[in-house]
Amino acid sequence: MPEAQSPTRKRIVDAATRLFYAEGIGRVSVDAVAEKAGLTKRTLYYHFKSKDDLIAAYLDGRDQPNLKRMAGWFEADQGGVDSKVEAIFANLAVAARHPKWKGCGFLRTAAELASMPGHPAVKVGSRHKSNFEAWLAGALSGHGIEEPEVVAREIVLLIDGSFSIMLIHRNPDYIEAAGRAAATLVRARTPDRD
Amino acid sequence: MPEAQSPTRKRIVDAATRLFYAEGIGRVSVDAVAEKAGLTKRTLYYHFKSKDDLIAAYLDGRDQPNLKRMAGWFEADQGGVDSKVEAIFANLAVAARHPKWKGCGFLRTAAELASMPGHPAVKVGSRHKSNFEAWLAGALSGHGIEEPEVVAREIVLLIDGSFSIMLIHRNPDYIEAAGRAAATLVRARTPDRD
DNA sequence: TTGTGTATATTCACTAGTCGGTATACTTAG
DNA sequence: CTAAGTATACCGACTAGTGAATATACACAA
Repeated sequence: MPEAQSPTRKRIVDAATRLFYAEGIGRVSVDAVAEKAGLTKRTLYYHFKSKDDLIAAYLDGRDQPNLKRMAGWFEADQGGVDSKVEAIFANLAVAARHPKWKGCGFLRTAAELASMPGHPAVKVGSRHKSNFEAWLAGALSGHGIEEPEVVAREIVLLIDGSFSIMLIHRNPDYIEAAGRAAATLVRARTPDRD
Repeated sequence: MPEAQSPTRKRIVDAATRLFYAEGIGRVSVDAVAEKAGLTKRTLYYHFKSKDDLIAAYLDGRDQPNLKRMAGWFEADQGGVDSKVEAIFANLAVAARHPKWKGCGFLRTAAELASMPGHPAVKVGSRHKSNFEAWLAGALSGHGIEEPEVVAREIVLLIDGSFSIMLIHRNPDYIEAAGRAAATLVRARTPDRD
């Protein structure tokens, strides 16, 4: 029985993360992951019972880092809540300009697995996106927004729309347009206090 | 040299469309497409020089039908422009409840090809999405909206966000939330005329 | 200290099947 | 007779997953 915190397991997940994100889960073989991790495929299968298992572990490992990154951008901005929201998009647009940027790993994996809705990796993705939406709703409340859950969901839709459309057009202007739309929606739910 | 309008070619594209949309381009083999079309792989390769070529033809064939469908929903709604926009999302939500619905073929293909940004199929997808955005901007203008191109782009982001997030959560409520957000954004750019 | 048992961790070599693509030959219509 | 179109059969490369042997490390008894 392999250890859950084994350093070997971590090396495998690290290798899988790099390859799966760069090429997509369907274009990366288990052999390639094993080679990148510097061990044999049989060892990989000692630590993971299947490729599907490994894919789920890959996404699971991205949950917290992604959340922290987004939260960091929101909290670092010194403006009002509309500015804080727009800052998420501005930082996303910067990241999207990096040549290694390939969109959102959760969404791309879900797209590749569209014919297998119950796949464990899709469930991990669903949980991650729900976590983010819940965090955002919490972050919005306390800023005088009327229905923070509604606005959080609208922002989530704009973020994921940005991710998707970037893969088609490769034009970060769309992310900035989404940021302005998000700020508009925030203000639409913020009662004037004059 | 194969004919561009050959009925055999059409049969191949029809078979490819069904399989690629249902399973994703990476999970469908050329053999499977040939079998579904009722001919051999060699015949398929007489009409298409590669699988990549076939993928591009598949998406190219979806351009006009998709545009007409969206335009039909917009035009059929009898309300104001905000209601017409929301009608697109309402109809999308209905479609998304069908068990065979697997999201947007253009976006899913772009996600699968994220590591090959110049792929011909991605270009076809980019053109399609631009066509839709341009049509929408045109449809919005003449309804007293201040910057129809800006609003069209915001709506496009919400539509593609709906497609993506549906593949993760499989919950059409998100599409309806996107529709309400889109209507809000339309009204935010429609000056009061009282 | 030495020897033995045991659980964890790793390797090599392999299976059975699929992949995109093609060489060659046949059919059929003009 | 020719050329477009279709079929059979095949290629080498790659696929996920496995069987059997082995290396390593530590526990405990003599």
